[in-house]
Amino acid sequence: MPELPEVETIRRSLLPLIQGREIIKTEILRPDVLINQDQRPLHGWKITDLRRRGKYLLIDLVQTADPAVGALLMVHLRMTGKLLYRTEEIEPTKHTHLRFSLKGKDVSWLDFEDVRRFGRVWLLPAFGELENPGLAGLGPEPLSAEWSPESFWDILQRRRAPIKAVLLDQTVVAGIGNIYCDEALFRAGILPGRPANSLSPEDAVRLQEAVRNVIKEGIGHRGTSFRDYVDGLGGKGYFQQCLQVYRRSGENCTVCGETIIKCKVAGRGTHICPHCQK
DNA sequence: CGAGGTACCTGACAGC
DNA sequence: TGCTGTCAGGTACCTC
Repeated sequence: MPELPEVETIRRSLLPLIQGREIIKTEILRPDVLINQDQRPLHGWKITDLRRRGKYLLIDLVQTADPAVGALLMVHLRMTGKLLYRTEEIEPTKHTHLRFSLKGKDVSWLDFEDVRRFGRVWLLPAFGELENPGLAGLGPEPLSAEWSPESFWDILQRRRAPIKAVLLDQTVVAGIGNIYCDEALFRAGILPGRPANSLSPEDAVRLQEAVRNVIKEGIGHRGTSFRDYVDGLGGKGYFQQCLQVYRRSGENCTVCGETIIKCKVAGRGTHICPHCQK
């Protein structure tokens, strides 16, 4: 389940391999995953950069024939999506939905695969992120100064929903998913079901710090791999070794020894230590 | 506007 | 063995 650390790891693994390469061919094996809002062909583009915003990957393009003309290829992997770089052309599987051929000394391929087909790819005009509602509505990056204690506190005071629902709301802060949400709430010692506006200013500061730390550590460990997630070269992450509550129900809390329990909050599977979290 | 529910998908797994 | 039901969770969309 790619969240911010997983998407960032994919970005870092792919950038040096695809930057400067030209897309010479695009095979659309499953048209419904591609939203070609730009209506331009998907070849004759040179990749100038690979950026990330929240859980979105942003591939910046310029026309090979006219570098003054740009476009944006935007990817959201949702649950089970993968973006895989290959130096050998393998037979597409039933989960291979898009294949980009990249010109180079030898041709390489960038495959978009997604078992559950929740993931989407958009071709937008240059700087189209400003026009796309999903992207334009994103909250600040959790590791940026823009996500200030003051702005976070303002939002918390206005929301009665469970704090977990607020952390998962991408318009509040971008990139947090179920795994890092449960881990951050554990580290901050806060029960996920508590109304957001019941948090004290100290709770809010601790939670913000915990979010930043789990995100940073997640990136440092190249993401969390349970079953689906791999980086752009098929490599697994290893943050799953560091998880303290997520998928650990029935096991002992690493801090107090209490049994970790699983419940449902905001419609999501939620893992808590009933002793450490208040 | 906020909050809560559901649809979208497929595969893994539990239980009978 | 094979069937059925449930769960996994990111986001869009709907209703209240």
